[in-house]
Amino acid sequence: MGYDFNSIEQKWRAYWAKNQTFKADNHSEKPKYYIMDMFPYPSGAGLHVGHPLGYIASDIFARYKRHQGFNVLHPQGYDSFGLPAEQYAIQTGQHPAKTTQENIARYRDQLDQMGFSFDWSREVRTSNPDFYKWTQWIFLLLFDHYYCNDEDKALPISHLVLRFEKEGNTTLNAVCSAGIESFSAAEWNAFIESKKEEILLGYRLTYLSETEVNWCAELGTVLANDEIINGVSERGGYPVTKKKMKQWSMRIGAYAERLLKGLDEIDWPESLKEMQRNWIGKSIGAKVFFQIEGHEEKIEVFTTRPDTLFGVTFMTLAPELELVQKITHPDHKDDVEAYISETKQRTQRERMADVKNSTGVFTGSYVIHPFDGSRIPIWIGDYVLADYGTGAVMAVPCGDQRDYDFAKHFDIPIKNIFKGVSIEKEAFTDKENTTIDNSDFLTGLSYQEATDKVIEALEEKECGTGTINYRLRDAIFSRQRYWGEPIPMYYNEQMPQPLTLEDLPLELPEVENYLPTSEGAPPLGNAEKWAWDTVSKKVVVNEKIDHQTVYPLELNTMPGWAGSSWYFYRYMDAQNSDVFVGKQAMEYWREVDLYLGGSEHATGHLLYSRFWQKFLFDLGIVPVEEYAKKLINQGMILGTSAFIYRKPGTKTYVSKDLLETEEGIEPIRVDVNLVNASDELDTEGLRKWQSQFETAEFEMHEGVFKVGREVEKMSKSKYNVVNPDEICNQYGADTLRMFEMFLGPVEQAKPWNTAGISGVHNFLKKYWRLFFKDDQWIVTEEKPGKKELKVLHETIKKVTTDIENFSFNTCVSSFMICVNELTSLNCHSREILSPLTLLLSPFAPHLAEEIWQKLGNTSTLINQPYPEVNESYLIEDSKNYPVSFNGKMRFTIPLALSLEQEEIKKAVLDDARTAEYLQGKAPKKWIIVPNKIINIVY
RNA sequence: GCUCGGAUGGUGGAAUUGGUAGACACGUUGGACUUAAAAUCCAAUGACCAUUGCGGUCGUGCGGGUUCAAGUCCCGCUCCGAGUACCA
Repeated sequence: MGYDFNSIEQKWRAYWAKNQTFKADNHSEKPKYYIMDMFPYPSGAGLHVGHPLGYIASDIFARYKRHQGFNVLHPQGYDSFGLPAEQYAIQTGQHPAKTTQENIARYRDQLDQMGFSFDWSREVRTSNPDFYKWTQWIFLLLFDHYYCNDEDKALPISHLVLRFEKEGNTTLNAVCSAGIESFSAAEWNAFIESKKEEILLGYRLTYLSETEVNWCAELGTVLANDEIINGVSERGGYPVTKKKMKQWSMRIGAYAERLLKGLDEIDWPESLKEMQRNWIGKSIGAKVFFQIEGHEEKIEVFTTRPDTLFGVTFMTLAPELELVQKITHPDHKDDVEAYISETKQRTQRERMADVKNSTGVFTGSYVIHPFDGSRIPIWIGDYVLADYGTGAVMAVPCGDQRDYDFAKHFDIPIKNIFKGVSIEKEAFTDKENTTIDNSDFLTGLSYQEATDKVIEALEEKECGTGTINYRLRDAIFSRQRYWGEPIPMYYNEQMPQPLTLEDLPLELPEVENYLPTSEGAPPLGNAEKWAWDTVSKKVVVNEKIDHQTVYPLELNTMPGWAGSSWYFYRYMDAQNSDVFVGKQAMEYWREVDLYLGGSEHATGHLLYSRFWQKFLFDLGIVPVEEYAKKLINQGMILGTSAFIYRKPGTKTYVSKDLLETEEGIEPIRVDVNLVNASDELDTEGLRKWQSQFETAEFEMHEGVFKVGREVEKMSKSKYNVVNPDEICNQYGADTLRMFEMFLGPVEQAKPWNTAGISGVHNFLKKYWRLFFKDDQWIVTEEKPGKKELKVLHETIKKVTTDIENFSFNTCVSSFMICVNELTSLNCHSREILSPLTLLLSPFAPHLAEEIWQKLGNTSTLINQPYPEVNESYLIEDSKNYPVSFNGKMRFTIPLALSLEQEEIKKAVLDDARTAEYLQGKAPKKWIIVPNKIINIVY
């Protein structure tokens, strides 16, 4: 019979489910530990072996922490709003909720199969109204707050109103949209209500504005910057163009500095923090105002090199800038307009593809240099981006390569302001080795001195100021989709009005059709009369509208990242219908201690969630400013695709061994499940797999047909998916768990290779044989010897430090060594095997639990105290010291550890081999590293 | 282009942070047990030379350097991966 993993695993899964073994309590004397995985999107394809990698690692750690005496919160849920279910609905008419429900059921089955210790009583689903009620609530809070720079936190809009009534906005230091004019208290009080609301909207942390957005016509929706890869949509790879639309945005820019600073306080991977730093993109420089000749307006530019102010030979404005219309000289109007409409036609992709070529046009106008009074021509060019900085640059061709290329292309003069540097071929951009020349009062200064001096001068003349700019842009929050959280807003005379917490959740309306309406409104527009009655405080669907009190609701929904920006709090108190999280639960759990997930979320979810956290912290709703103390990125498990090679125009396929040149040969992907561990293809299976292969001819090599291999992302369309269910059936969940850990470091990407699994499976069988021989229980009550105890305690020590360091691959190795040694020592002592079982339980929980019970324990081992290392068993009394001469290892010599250095020297000198190497020379120097090495320099 | 990671046997990967490189596994080869197979166990396995001697030489992407001692530290390259990109 031996190790019957199937029945063991079934038994314990059922036991854990029945007894709710992993339910975490919100009240406990024990210290808490909150460990969480990034929750999955339940896709229709189910899980492949790559998905559970992180869950296995976190589960091992969670189980380990329980043994360490912690009250562990280890929840799981589903990020269940998303595009695939909606697209399936468009194709088939099946409601996304139904698709999602079915997919979740399949995910749950698969997850359960692997023996995860999740507390399912806390499961969350972002698409459930009792969950998204609180997502909507946070949206309302954002709408009701603005960001005060003086207090450096979010404050209620009501404070702002009071302030406007008293002193207008002239003394206010708050984050707001561009183009808000200043007004006095008297002016404010005289504004009509709608004007006031419009102004307030410019301060709210979530606000409605006419924005230029990334529009994807194929998907019928707006995309965020991080949803676009190389100018095409991340999903589907469709072209993306710019389009102006009224959109909800999140003022994440208000938190740029705090998001940056917060990174220093959290234990996240350095590479991921670096990605966030780059994404936030802080740059220090100056704003400079240039007076336009013959106009009231000034052009405001941002520059990181104010020291090069005397090298300016032209200005460049982004073509989208409204100012362009005003200042264009009549003689150049046609050129400018032609250029603007031309740039509008170009997609983002085309624009990026042609980075090398400078395009632009002269406006016919000039600005005046603030210091030397010279006339500087104003150009427009699409290398200047409208939404970064001020959308205008002062072009210094001698110090910036793009300005240089532009100047060369249009024959604009280039002025050299750097001492001893040639700018014949390219711009000089090395600011560290700069001496400014030819620049009036800046001549002779270094970059830093000149920068300080020019900012001082600019401020004095009131035509500039030192400033900081961020690349981070406000996040667009509207999606023209059905399957997302409805935005809890209705419209009165074009102005958005919020619902209140009591009105929530605002549930999705039923629609017949999930596509945008024929008028181009989002899919929610398909609902008949989806509107809000302000009197009954209810959604009005399909009823007569009383125009006095009923207003249309917002038709856009929230993006995918809304629910995931706060879900970790809901786990703390998932069933609470009264509040977001109960006070007691919040105080007890506070924050996530360890968060596991992929680095692909670095500039999306992991940034947005930090932003919401800081906002909720400002309001006193959450107790900490960073929600995840420590984060680990697990690497992806990749697939190994299999290829066969077809001779062009035939049905003949050639074995990899016979393939001499790939020229003219068509590689075709085949299902990896038709290939064995030696890369041999099951040709009969292939014929049955797809009709195109039914009549295929195979050119074998020595009787076998071999495939080519390539490592790629695991995906259904590449036929390289390995299913965890099958691995579990064949080898058991415990083997799968240990094998995924054994594959390599958790953080690293690595290809799946089923062939290696036998090593781990054999280990578990060997472990089983420590307890059973021919189905007979062979554990003895004998006292273990010194050797056995040493093996055990070495293993405890090694495994414990490796778990703490998240080095699970070496843990598995340590277990293997331990079991091999115990086997060769023929050790079956309870005193050794009992703690070893405990040690193994996080990795192979089903097997460990079974053995634990067989050992006569009545309670499960989930909360059993972790075995401690007894160092005294590890101390040796002698050791083989390697002896080397001038660093070259020659021989080893056994010595007692208690020897002093002088005694060691003597023992080594007494050895005949030493004499041979020294040959009469006296040692010049001894290097004796305790417990390690003896090196004699001669 | 910029930023951050990597590069160790046929393969996945170890190496106490400067101290016997290649742990542990896969694979391969040979052997034991079997009528046979499966399963299990044992041995060998970086390369080259010597293998009736227990040994020697070279070896962590490449070229230098520091050190008694370098996979590990320093300088200069090459290649691969990830992120980002007219960011002024």
